[in-house]
Amino acid sequence: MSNAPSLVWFRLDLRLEDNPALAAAVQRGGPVIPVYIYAPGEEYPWAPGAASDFWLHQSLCALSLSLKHKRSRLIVRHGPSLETLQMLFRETGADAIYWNRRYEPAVRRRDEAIKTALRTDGLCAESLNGALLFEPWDVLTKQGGPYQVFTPFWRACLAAEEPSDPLPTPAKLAAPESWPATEPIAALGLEPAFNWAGGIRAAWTPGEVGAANRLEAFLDDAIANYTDDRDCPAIPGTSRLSPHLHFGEIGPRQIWHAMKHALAPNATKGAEKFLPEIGWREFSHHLLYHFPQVCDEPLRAAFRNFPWAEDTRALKAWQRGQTGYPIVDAGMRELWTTGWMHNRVRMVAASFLTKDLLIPWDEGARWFWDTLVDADLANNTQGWQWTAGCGADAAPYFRIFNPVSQGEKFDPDGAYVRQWVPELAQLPAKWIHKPWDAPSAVLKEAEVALGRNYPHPIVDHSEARARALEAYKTIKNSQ
DNA sequence: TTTTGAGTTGTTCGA
DNA sequence: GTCGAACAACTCAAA
Repeated sequence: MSNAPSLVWFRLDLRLEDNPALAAAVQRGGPVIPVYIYAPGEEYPWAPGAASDFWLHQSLCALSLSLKHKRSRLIVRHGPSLETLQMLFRETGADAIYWNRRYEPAVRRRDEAIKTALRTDGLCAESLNGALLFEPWDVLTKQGGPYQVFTPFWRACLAAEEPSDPLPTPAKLAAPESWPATEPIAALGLEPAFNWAGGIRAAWTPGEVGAANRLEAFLDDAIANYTDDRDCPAIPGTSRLSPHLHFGEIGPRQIWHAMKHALAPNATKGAEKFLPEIGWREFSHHLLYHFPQVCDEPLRAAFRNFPWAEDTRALKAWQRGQTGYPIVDAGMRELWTTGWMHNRVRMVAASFLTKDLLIPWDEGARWFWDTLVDADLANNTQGWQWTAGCGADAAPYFRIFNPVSQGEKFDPDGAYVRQWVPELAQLPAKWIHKPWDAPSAVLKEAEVALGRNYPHPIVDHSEARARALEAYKTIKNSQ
């Protein structure tokens, strides 16, 4: 037991419950000083985007408030991280620091350097696992290497020792005799310069309480029908926990635990379907840890020579939801407005960019990085490479989503399109996913003038599909 | 070392 | 309208 204070360095673990770093500091016995250091440049070239910043601001406010309720505080500073921490050690007389691990390559390099430097200073510096059910180095093939296929990876996880139960929120956080200075959260400049984030604000409640409420709502309302509803973007049938998970407002152990104890009727079936989604998050982190180069280049080396197109106008049209394909445009506009897109539509929109338009997957990844509130380097990278077929899976070359049939299948009455593409709202369901085929009388009746208030399709899907198949043949030849 | 079976999420064509 | 087969070849993981 030490009476000197301990620092808890909050990063992507903005919660008090099931927070191993916080628990370790409490356990140590002395005063606890919670710290957040803003240093986005240290994550270059993947510093958080605008939507992430917006969320971070709200989440820091929420964390600060819950700490106040514990008669504690959140000490906020801006970077550089190491120098700031050393200064805090000097100011507070602390002799230990705890944080929860992150797995992004730049962050890992930084954290290792910080740990070494602080230990050289004679301090206790420990990192813990608050973000994953299974550490990337604990799940290995029989040969001792990393997995590159999801199914055997997840099987191995399920065969391993079950994740431990979540840690409780500490009952008490001992305050230091005097608090070090803090910057106001607003001084970090995370809030939008003008109010573009109203749609995000309306759609979400960042913070630990918001995360817990989302999980509860998912268990109460959606888990029982998860298997059927999760693919329909007009239905709130998915968990929508992704931004909360990214910022660590809730941890995977809490979700795992909740799924295992879900009581709603039919919850078991839904939970069985849902847990692999958490598994995909684990797998993405596993891949990013073992193959840190994937955020900037395809895992499959053959794709370095892929004949991508450069088409700024098409990229712009995609980003703005003006491709002329209603399901794609609806998704892109949902993203722009709310900072989030339904997963089914993410796949369709991503397939459209990489296959119909042949625009490089990393252009899409960059756009998502800036606009998603759940932008997460591991998940985003893995998702895009999976869609483009250049990632760690056996994506068949012929998997090219048809935006019309995907729309008709998963948004049969067009409710999703109507919500996000209001200029098509009056079209009958029969034509809403392919307005270019609608009789002119129908278009007129619905006040749709193609090329005037809604674009013609920027590419013809069947031609684009043929072109993509040709392009993907070059991969085969280059092996 | 070699072999074998399998690989999140699809589409289209033709019977 | 429905249904099953075809759509490359490759790589991974395990035996």
